[in-house]
Amino acid sequence: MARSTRRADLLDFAVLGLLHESPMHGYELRKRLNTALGAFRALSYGSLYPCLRELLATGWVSEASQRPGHAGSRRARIVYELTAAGKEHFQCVAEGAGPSAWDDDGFDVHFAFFARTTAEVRLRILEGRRSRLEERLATIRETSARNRERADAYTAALQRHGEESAEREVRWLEELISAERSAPPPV
Amino acid sequence: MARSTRRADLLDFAVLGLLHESPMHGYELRKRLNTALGAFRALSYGSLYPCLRELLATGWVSEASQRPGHAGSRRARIVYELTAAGKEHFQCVAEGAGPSAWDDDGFDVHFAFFARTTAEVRLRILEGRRSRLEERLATIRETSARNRERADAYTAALQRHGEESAEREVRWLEELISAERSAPPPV
DNA sequence: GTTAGCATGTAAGGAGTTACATGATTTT
DNA sequence: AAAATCATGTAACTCCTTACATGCTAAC
Repeated sequence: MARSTRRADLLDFAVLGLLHESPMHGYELRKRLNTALGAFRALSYGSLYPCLRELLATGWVSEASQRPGHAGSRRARIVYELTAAGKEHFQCVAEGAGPSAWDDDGFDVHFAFFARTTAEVRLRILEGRRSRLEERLATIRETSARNRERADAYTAALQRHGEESAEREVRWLEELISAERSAPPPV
Repeated sequence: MARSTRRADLLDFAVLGLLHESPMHGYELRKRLNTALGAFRALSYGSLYPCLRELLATGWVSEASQRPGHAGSRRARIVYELTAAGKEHFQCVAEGAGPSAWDDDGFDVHFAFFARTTAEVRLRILEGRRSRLEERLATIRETSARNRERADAYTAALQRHGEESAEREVRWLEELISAERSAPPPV
């Protein structure tokens, strides 16, 4: 039984991360999720509101009733804020626990919250992502070598473009890794 | 009623496209789907086999029983081949009917089968994809200008990387478009 | 006063994965 | 003889979108 209905971990994580900044209501959370983070390009209310309900039930966020005197206050909005347990859970996931810190989507979200982690954690995630991409590159190169004859010009161009994109991301990661390494130690 | 339970259009399209090459059985289709096409990075049998069953029911593929005398024949495999109706449907989708020819995933699959289309269709899809990406770029630039102060260095780096990736893909498309335009006309 | 945008939600369904179940054939 | 890989499938479940339903507030 224990931790039964917990899932949608990535969305939870992203919401907690945004609430770290400041309390927010659903409508605004969705806008931020769709613009700021790389993943969640088209997140709908049908996902977000049930997620918020679950975060409430788990105790990771709480309802902060909107002050009526708030400047230019509109209709009653439900403002959510992080609880201590929520902060704790966020830190735990941010450090790389939970799955998917180097997936395409998971990585973007983790990266977006790098400011709340230590250099050690950042290095671990950047390097994990890099080796994930290098595995991908190895597969691409291997199969494109094997399929050299079978493939027409368009298929080949597509594979080549995918390969170059992955190579580009590896170089980007390498820059970030050496930047982290050469950063002044926090002592 | 009519066309009730038809969906999963993109997977259908990809399978028909691969079968255009030659008849194949499920296991091999899955391998090709996962390597050759950009989308379907981790397609599972749980998606593929039900899809094949539906394609059979719709009449777009037919079962071709494996010749027993076939060189080094293994166990009885179910080999699928395109029907005339299947070819017709494929052509129809390949020309840009049906949704998603310029989605991230849809575009890759359409592109992979460009060899079976006319230059006119290819240009239409390449240009559609380009304007899709330019919309995306406009959104990214607008929001990153608005958030200049709020964003920390990591969020900014992520947005910048996304922007550069999109710019790179636009340049790639532009090369392909001018290549199509300057190709010798087929008269 | 009507349109557009703000704000919150629910119900139904779609597209896929995971894990399971089974067995043949090839390689070591 | 064991392990890997080939080969086909099913059941349960997950996560998400679409479409709907509702009503407030600002701008034109």
